[in-house]
Amino acid sequence: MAARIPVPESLHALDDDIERACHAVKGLSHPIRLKVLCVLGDNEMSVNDLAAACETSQSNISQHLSILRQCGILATRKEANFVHYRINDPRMIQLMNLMRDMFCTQAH
Amino acid sequence: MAARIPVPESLHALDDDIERACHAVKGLSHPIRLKVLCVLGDNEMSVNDLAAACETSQSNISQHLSILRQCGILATRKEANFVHYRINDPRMIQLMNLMRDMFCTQAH
DNA sequence: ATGGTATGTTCGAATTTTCTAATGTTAGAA
DNA sequence: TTCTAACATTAGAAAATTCGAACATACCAT
Repeated sequence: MAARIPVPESLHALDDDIERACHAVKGLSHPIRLKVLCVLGDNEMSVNDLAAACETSQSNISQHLSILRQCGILATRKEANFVHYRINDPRMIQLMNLMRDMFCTQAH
Repeated sequence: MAARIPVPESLHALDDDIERACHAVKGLSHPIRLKVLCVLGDNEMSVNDLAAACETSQSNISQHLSILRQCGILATRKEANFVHYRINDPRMIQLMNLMRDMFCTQAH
């Protein structure tokens, strides 16, 4: 067997960061949630509009939006009985742009 | 009810890209798999070393590495009875760097 | 107040993911 | 060949995710 080299402390310091990052990544790891971020871009949209754009039910989109909110990815603004969603963290938009470069065949 | 505006074709064109992106994102959405990419950086590592760094069993790390391979995130090089893993796509390293900026409290 | 529209929440079933334990396979060493 | 180390695969139980259906809430209009 190879010599058992202890894991350096500096790697353990990573674990909290990794948990945090993983929480956010899990927020993105569903086609509907990914599409929400794509259609949102840097605009605002109501729940019904997002449901239509993602072609799913109101209940379903609401549950996914709840997850994205909990991850701190989306923020909301209430106006009358509408709720407008937008991407909260500008770095998240940057991340979406990079992913667009990586995975989109053409510019959208 | 709000007027039902049909979903533009240009958004449907996104769906394939989204499926592809989602597949990759799911590859990242586990603490162990995220840590694999962190400790790998732009180096190569054997399965046993990765298991030690991630503090999990050989079987477990092997299954996670298999997922990362299937997503096209990792590539392998075989040498004797060792298998060395490395990050395949340079854009994935770029993405990890951005996530490091977003989620890490200090530089690692 | 009453009704309707927009949104959120809860529940339970179906599906997917994850882990451990056991078993295979490959290649070097003795 | 036989043994052992490195890695992969399989199976099944446990846990997490997802979705539709039903219900709850908030707000505006009449």
